[in-house]
Amino acid sequence: MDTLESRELRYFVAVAEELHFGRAAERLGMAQPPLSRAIQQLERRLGVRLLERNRRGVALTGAGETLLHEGRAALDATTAAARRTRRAGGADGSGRPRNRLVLAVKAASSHELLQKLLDAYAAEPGAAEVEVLPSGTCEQGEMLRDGRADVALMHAPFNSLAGFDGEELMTEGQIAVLPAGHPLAARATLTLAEVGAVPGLPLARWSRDGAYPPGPGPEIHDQRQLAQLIALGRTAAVFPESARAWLWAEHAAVPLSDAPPVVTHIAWPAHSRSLALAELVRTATRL
Amino acid sequence: MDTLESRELRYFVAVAEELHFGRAAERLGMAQPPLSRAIQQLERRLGVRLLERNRRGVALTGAGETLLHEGRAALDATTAAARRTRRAGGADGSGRPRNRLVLAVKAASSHELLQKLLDAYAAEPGAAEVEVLPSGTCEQGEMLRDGRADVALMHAPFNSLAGFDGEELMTEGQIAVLPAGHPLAARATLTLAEVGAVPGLPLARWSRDGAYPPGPGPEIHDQRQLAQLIALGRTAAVFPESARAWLWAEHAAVPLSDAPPVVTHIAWPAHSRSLALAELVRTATRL
DNA sequence: GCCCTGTCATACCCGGTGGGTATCACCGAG
DNA sequence: CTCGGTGATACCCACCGGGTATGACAGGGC
Repeated sequence: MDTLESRELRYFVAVAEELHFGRAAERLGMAQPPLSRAIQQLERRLGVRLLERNRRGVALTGAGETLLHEGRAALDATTAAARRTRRAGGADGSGRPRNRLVLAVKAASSHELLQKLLDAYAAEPGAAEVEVLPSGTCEQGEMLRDGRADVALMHAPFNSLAGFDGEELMTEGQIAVLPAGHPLAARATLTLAEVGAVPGLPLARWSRDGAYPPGPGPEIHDQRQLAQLIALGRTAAVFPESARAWLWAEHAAVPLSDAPPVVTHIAWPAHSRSLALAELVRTATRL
Repeated sequence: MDTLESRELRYFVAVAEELHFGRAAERLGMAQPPLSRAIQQLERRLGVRLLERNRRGVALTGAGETLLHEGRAALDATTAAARRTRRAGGADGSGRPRNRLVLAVKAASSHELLQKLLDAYAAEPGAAEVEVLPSGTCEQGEMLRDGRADVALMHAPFNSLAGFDGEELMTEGQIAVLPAGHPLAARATLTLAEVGAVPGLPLARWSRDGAYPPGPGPEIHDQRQLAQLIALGRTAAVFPESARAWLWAEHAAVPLSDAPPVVTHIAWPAHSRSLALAELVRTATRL
């Protein structure tokens, strides 16, 4: 009943993701035989079959599936422990153990709220240094989980808040951003269905960790590029209302009547006990 | 930047909890020198001072505090991975990988809701086997975290739901349970202040992991014992309304006007993906 | 049917390291 | 000053994690 070593978890996760011992071993920077042996030992120690070695490759058993999920979570927690400890120790070489918070924000999100928050917090006496970490489309959750960030601004329903503690900061509607001259731009409100089905104006597709959802619209990885394409009349997009701040003259914004409201939260790992974090949250809720 | 081994975390947590290398080593079943060396290696690898070795004992640095918190969480996640994997593999010796859910419930909580839930779920086609795990006063959270349980009935505001996903099931007021003949028992409602300040009738104190909060009331670890003491006119207690189900003739229940309502949730680890769990939750919310 | 290829498992060896014992250095209490 | 108790150091050994070479086995092409 001795507890799993994180090395074993790393090995198993690699194999379970690759479903191939050779590739997994390569990814781990080791040879295949010791990896095979390690997985066998793991299976023996757990008393459970994790992989189905069929002819030609490997498949996960039910137990393997759970170990993959749970093991990833455990590994995230472990690397989070290491990262946060390094940060708390001020391992920046400067010597002084500086109190620093890492705040993950969606790159494209509203600067207005963020600016207000940072200003208000910096004005607090004894405020910690806040490092703003821009994150990809929806990976704030991962960053909190694996310790790259201590706290995040997240946007329901896009980010899942499950597993985090949080406070609601702001609620806003959503708008369709269209080329200024487009017939629909004259409307007072639109519905999601209307925007999604405009002939000749397919909705843009954002990359989500490298891959794009299928669809006819152009592939977008940059807000400038999207703005340009909309201005040129090639695409349309749906945004929270705060996006109005960066619209061009060539853009038109029309409120969506049936889009779910976007709720901005400040969120943090539920077990956090940092004083600086509590102070930042208090500041945020008072805005 | 290699990731921490859980062995190192175990060692550090032991030392951080004992604040004494010798005792920690004993607890870990090893000798003291290798433990000292392991902690030194850990500090070197993290590039951070974790412990302040003063004359006479050891103290945690700031980084040490964070590693203690985060390390505990990581270790919990690791043992949870092991336990859930074992369970998913049906390592019960029977061979068949049985689908089983472990449901943690406060021992003293209402049987009514639980009974309905179990009956309703058992009637579902393809329902998994549900093992009901009685848990101490407030440790359902720990049980979810370290994998002893998959899902729990929790009672806000007593249990913290932080870090879990959950659905609200039931809300109820609280009542004061008094000896039947007591003058206050005739009142239509009471306030917390009134119940807390009755001369000669101190509120009972429940044990919380072995220790009791300070106060004049008797120390309670068993609901029967409490019922007896109330019946004897020696103490009083505050309970959710569902406690009426087990009151004796010698008891009187008076609603509390200012006590916060007790909300029963069904809660589970946020990253859970189990189908059986989803089914149980769906059943619960439909009650 | 053949062999070849790709896969994971086995056999065997070696070096690093985790752990043990003995001991030291230090400090506070008496 | 000595003594008890702390954590650190020195040194040694055995275990095991990792490497290389090879085997077993199943499909697929011919």
